[in-house]
Amino acid sequence: MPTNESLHLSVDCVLFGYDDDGLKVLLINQKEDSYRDGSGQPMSQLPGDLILLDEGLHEAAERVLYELTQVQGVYLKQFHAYGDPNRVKDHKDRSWLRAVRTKPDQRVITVGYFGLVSLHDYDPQPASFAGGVNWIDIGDVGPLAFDHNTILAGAIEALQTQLESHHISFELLPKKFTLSQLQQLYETVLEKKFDKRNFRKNIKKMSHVVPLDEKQQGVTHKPAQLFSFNPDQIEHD
Amino acid sequence: MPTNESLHLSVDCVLFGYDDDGLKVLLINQKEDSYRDGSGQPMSQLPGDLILLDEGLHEAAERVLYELTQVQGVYLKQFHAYGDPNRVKDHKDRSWLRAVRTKPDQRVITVGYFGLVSLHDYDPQPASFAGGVNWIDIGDVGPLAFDHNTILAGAIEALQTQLESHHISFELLPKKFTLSQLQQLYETVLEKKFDKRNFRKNIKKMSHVVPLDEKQQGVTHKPAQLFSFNPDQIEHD
DNA sequence: ACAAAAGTGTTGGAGATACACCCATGA
DNA sequence: TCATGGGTGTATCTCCAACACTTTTGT
Repeated sequence: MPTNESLHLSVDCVLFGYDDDGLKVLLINQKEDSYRDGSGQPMSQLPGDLILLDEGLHEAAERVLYELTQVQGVYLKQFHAYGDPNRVKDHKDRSWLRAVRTKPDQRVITVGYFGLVSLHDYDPQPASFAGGVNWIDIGDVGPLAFDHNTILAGAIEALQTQLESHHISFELLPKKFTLSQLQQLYETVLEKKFDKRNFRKNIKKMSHVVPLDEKQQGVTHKPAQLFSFNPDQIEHD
Repeated sequence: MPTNESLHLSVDCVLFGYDDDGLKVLLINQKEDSYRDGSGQPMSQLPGDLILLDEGLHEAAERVLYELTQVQGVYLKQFHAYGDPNRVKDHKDRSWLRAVRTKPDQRVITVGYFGLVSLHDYDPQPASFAGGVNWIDIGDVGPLAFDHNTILAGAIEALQTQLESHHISFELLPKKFTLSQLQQLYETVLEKKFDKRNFRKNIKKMSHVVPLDEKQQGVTHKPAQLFSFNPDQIEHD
């Protein structure tokens, strides 16, 4: 009967944020100088860490995200488990692992979660022991630690699927938003253009998008009607 | 920095099979007499086991399925990880765990895979050390070990999603099948009825469903045209 | 008055749905 | 000849895509 004496399980969180400038992902840097890629750049990675023995996976994802970035109260959804036996064995990752893990050679399986926030409402802060937390434009993400580029790609796919099927956009926008902002969000995430009038027709069918008695201010053109999401009418699964 | 000294990781396989009688799932029984539910019935479970230290998750799923049921060459797809800290702590599961595991109290996280086969082409056999392997009608599944009822429910949902979006039906039917059989399969899995003529119109659009120069034989009515899937034209992801 | 984005309806085509009868076979 | 499931076409409707001009504000 097969057995395994010990392996480690972690969660990695892919937190997406959006502003008028595009879709971003939250990456962290480690403090350790030694952790750099081939060209001497500090190595970035997704916020993630080993789970504790007595916590659930979802719980772990929330805790890890909070500990590393101070972000909490975010809708997190599991999308895939990554378990290649060599996923933490790459040379570039060794020295950092040796610095922070008691058993750096241990195999680690990780479960990926993704989440959505509005860049307007959240201001992530690095944990005391972390080097830095940054929003990186999806298009500008370089080589990441471990297999985090793969995980990120999986998360983007999951995000697109979710947005199309469940219209999970509300977390990505500020509490008040215009329909143009909403449309830009869809266009950015799904990487395609929509017709303005048709897009608005579809939005009007969504009962969870409600118009406010309020208009945009201080813009140099006709001010747009503001909308918000009604969280009551959204099913999260 | 959080750490965990040891926990276990397993894979569980939800293998679906189909015949004219309906959709089935492959369950195994343990040999141990002691493993029975409250009413004295032998406890069934999904084929699953701990992963080995040097194998990938997908690889593990294929191995475990083969070792426990002799089934191999099946399309397996990961759908969810289950990590509730108490998922193997239920009283009903204790005695069996004590019998087969060196560390029965260890927390176990499991990754679920589902697969599809035609009941006509596969004949699962219990592993030497297992008690039995049975196809159970989806509607007749009783209480299973651990959280396997939850995992099964997750797998059914994943199967439905896949069938709708990727038309992954080919593995569930025999190599040669009639359009009525295909329609019954869709109706069973998706739990809704289709109009015969409209259904056939849609099938004709699928280039991977090809008519054969062959008809049904020995039936007491007009013999149906036989079709088969052209595996070349199918993308598995 | 001009620039800049907001806002608004109609039409045509494609695709989905609804529906009923004849056909080939074995008993 | 009868019972059984196999096989076929058309009319309608709904949904989606395409498309252009007027409005409101700030400068």
